[in-house]
Amino acid sequence: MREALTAAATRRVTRPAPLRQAVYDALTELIVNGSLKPGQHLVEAELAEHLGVSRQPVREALQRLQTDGWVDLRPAQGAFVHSPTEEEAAQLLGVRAVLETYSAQLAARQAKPEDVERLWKLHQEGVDALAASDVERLVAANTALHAFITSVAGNAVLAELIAGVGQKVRWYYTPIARPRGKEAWNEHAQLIRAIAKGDSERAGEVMRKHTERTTGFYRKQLAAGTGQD
Amino acid sequence: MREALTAAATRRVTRPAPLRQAVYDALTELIVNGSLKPGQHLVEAELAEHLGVSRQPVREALQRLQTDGWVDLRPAQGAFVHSPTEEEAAQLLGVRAVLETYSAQLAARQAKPEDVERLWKLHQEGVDALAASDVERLVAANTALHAFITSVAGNAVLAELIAGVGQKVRWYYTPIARPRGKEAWNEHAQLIRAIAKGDSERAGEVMRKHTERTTGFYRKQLAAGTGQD
DNA sequence: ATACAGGCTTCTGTATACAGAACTCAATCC
DNA sequence: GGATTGAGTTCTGTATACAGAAGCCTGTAT
Repeated sequence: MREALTAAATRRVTRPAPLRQAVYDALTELIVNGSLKPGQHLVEAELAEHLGVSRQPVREALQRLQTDGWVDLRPAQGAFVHSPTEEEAAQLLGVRAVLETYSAQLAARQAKPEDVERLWKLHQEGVDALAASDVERLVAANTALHAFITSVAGNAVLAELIAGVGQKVRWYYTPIARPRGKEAWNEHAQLIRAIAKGDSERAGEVMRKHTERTTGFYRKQLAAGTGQD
Repeated sequence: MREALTAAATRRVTRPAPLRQAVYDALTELIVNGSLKPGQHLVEAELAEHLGVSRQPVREALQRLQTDGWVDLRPAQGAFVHSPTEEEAAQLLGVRAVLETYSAQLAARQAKPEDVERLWKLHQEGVDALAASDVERLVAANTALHAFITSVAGNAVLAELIAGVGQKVRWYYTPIARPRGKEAWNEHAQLIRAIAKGDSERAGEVMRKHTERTTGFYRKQLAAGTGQD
């Protein structure tokens, strides 16, 4: 009976779910979707009342938001939504390129046949979204594909860094840039083929070129000042 | 008079210095130097009393320690000093190699003559420490050299990631590994020459080989189980 | 009219208080 | 004798209370 129970109840029935986590998620969401604008002063008491909790969990969430780079915590003044400079955005793109390249190299070494199969499925989803001109689905498919490659790479430290950098890149560029189109997904296909062959070097090279093109694509739109509307 | 004042008082006379920061520094120090052992349960009240503050700043410091990977915060149980696995250590080394390589490439592109001069000074310090067989000075010189290269690279995002990863690598390997000797500093010299010439590609390649050799060096000592005594 | 000074308000930083969950250990029942 | 269940204890998670600093506004003096 004991074995049966452990097999069935691998996870606790209820997860306590600390409030600070919920607050953290809520605030990142508000920052990413633009409800909280860069530079805005976040007053603890206001947030607390708005979210229906006390100041304590709000403070803890703000602490973490600072170390993750979403807000700046000025001593004795409080939290301000971080204002990314163009320079910082460029630096983020550079770092992301390096990390994604490494991720692709590792993935090519580690990928099992079922992983490759899954990659092609994700790729197809992206192509479909592209055909349907569904921007939201397209962005989601792109994120999912890159995230899966990272998970195949099997380096948790790397995965965490990529996740953090990637989210900030999206935060900064989503309001001003449309996603790349057909050529990006052709590059994805090349990448998957290299991974399938286990060709680490080529996978890295393809990913490097891919992220560099994406970087250039973003920069061009930023310079042109063309929003997505 | 006003300009004179603004020029003189660019910085506030007294910085409030939040307690949480002091607590954070104290705890990282205790973790890195081994006073707090991996897996150990950190009780908020104990730490608070020991440091002479209330639980609140301690909690805030623990939150940040978690996001920085020094402790694990189990819900409803509290903080435990993180126990790095061998796998995680290997992943850290891999990521560090990639980041340092990128750092060297950027540094080669950005370095000004006075930067190169400074690099040679730091190199000399390392060579001196090596000649004096002063392990502590040697480690410090190595850290200083790499840190300065990163600062020359001029990418703040990158610098922050390298700092975080590097500190954890040192935490994990310092107790079990001696620093590398003469050959490491010869490699440093090659690296500085490449940076001085502005040869980004070569600088990256030298750094990649350098970090890979360091990685192998650590792994060997780990496998042999030979401590530093 | 303008510049400075003083008080007032607001918000952060820190401390304390209380409720609930998890672990411990002992007593009880099979 | 061994497993189990229950009370007791400890610690976290959350809320509230209080002190001090920073900014703002007003009043006054030049």
